[in-house]
Amino acid sequence: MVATLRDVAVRAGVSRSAVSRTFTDGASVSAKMRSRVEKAAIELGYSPNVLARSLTTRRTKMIGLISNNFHNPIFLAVFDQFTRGLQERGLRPLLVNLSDETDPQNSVRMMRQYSVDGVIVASSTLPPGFSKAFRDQNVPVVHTFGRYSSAPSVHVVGIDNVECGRMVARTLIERGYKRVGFMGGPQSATSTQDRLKGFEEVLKERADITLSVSYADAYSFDAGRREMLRLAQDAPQEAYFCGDDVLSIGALSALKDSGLKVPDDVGIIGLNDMEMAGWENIDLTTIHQPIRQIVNSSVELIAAMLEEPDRYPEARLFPCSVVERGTLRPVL
Amino acid sequence: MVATLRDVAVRAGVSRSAVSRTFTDGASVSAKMRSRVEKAAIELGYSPNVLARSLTTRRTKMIGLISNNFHNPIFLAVFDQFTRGLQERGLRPLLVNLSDETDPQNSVRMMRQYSVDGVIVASSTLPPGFSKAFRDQNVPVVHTFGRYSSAPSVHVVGIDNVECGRMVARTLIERGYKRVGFMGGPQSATSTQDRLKGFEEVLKERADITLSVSYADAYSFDAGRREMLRLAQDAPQEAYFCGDDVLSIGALSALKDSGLKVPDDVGIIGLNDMEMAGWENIDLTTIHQPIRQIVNSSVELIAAMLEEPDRYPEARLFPCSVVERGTLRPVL
DNA sequence: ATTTGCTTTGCAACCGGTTGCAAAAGCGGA
DNA sequence: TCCGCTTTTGCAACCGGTTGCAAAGCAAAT
Repeated sequence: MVATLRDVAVRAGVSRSAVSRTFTDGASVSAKMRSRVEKAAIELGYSPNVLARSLTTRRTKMIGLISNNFHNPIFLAVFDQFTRGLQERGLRPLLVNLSDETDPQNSVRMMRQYSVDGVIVASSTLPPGFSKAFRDQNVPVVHTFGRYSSAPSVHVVGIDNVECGRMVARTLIERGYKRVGFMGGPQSATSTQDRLKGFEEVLKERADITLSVSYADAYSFDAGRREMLRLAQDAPQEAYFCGDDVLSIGALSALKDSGLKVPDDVGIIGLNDMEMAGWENIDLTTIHQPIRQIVNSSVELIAAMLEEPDRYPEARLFPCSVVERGTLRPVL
Repeated sequence: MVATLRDVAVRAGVSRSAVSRTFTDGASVSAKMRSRVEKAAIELGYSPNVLARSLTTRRTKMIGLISNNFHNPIFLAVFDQFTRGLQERGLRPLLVNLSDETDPQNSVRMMRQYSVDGVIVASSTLPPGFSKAFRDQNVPVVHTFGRYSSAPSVHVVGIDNVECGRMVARTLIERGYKRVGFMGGPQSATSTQDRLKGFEEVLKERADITLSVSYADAYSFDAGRREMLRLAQDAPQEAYFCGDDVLSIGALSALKDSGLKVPDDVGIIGLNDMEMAGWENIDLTTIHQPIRQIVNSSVELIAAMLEEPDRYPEARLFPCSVVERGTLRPVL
């Protein structure tokens, strides 16, 4: 059996409070008492039970890390960064895979049962109400990769997808493409809608440019490949803005099999700049999303909310940038 | 403030025990009492606090999920499968990223502070003593992707790396390769050592085959590419068994840049069969590791240990198989 | 109407900690 | 040595639950 506070108290011949105090920082204990207790604690291999402590302190130092995105390679980096960031602050991530269980209320209940101090929702493909459900129950929440809206009731950290769409449009224009395509991710994702919005907005100004729009049904290699095989059968556009890098790579594979050269016959630009995009045999031109900064900022924000739960909700948007590699033709 | 058991008791006009019993299955409560309590509970939006409960039941239903492998794409699938499997059984993963903090005692203490019911260590690149440290403190532990040893003191689930080495050797022999290379992962990893052992064992029987051995310093694209660039400068072997798929893809990239054709000039075989290996523009011949089965089995095993903590330690090894794609020449 | 035996209920102690409060101890100055 | 003030300590209640035990309730049997 593992040693408890009482065991230490007995062995050190002091009261239980004294032991408790030596392990709570900021509490009043004399040096003599402290060393006496610490000695006993070490001999017994004692360390305080965080969960029991949490009953009175109302702090578990656990943060719910909720996502439904266990397929996209960038999320490995996301989880890496989240766990490190949380750990550095003495917080522990309780991981929730939403893939099946989609009822927000269910998750809210679960997180409350475990008394997490806060929740990070990391996904762009969840219904907008999802993260709000936590807020409504007074659970501090940060929605990472969420959508920025003009009246956000919940903290959001991510990128400005509309602006990304514009940026891609300008990039394609610069390179003289006249017939361009949007091969988005799932149409229901807010990120898809926003990117298309910005993309169209800029292209509409140019009467000499035509735009065709289609969607892949998932953020997966296969979906991208399938959709591009279909597109390549008819007359393909000169360049495509793909929903993300994985879709782009699927598209590249399809183009190769269709006998089309990249970037000579068709140009491709992705989004995310996942590690793999830079691998020499892929060499994908794409939009860089500053994952590390986004995640770190999210961790900071949730940590800040633990101090100040009623903090006024804010949206933190990080700028993206074009990473020029080999799948678009050069600027004219 | 969220409703507690006492609030429900007061509202229903019954004792606290009665409320507790309605929420503990197997407890004796009359139908009348139950419905009365449930009514009050719903009205108050009450659900029991798992952590408080755990104080007396000594069950938190939390499982430590410990890994240092947040870089290899297969681990996204691993986490996906783990979280789903655990959730299905009502267990919650507390995620620990070992990347920095490497002292086993530290992790053991942390896991004990949070009273996890058990621990899953998922990595092949941890010192053998790591998982044992938990066992020694009576924390149920399963080491997934661990090394099978003849006297395991801890549950291990994974593959037989020695046998994988043999399998690859036979595969290369079948295809008539005479000068073969082993381009392993980090030399210190037990998986690397074991694979080499099996590989050598079979090749030694054949006097007409030569083997050259080298190691990449990490399981990464760059490390694989770097090492293969080096190898390709001298006289490269006819075929290489690479430490894993990521290294293989790095090697493929290096070979391409060195002007060597795959599989005509050099053959490559990887290990893992990660999703990407099957993508048409990679098309890597590799050894399939049955991730899903390994993970599910690990979850089953840890769940079983919760019932029976002193269960006799076992090693569960799953057979691998060659997945034939385009990076080795065909069988003679 | 009593007795018997089983089920249901409440009491009170406990799980492993924290904390407000008052008593005790320590300390410097008169 | 005594006083007054500050610091340290222990007591006891509490956090939100569970559970052994005995009393109460109930239905069937006598």
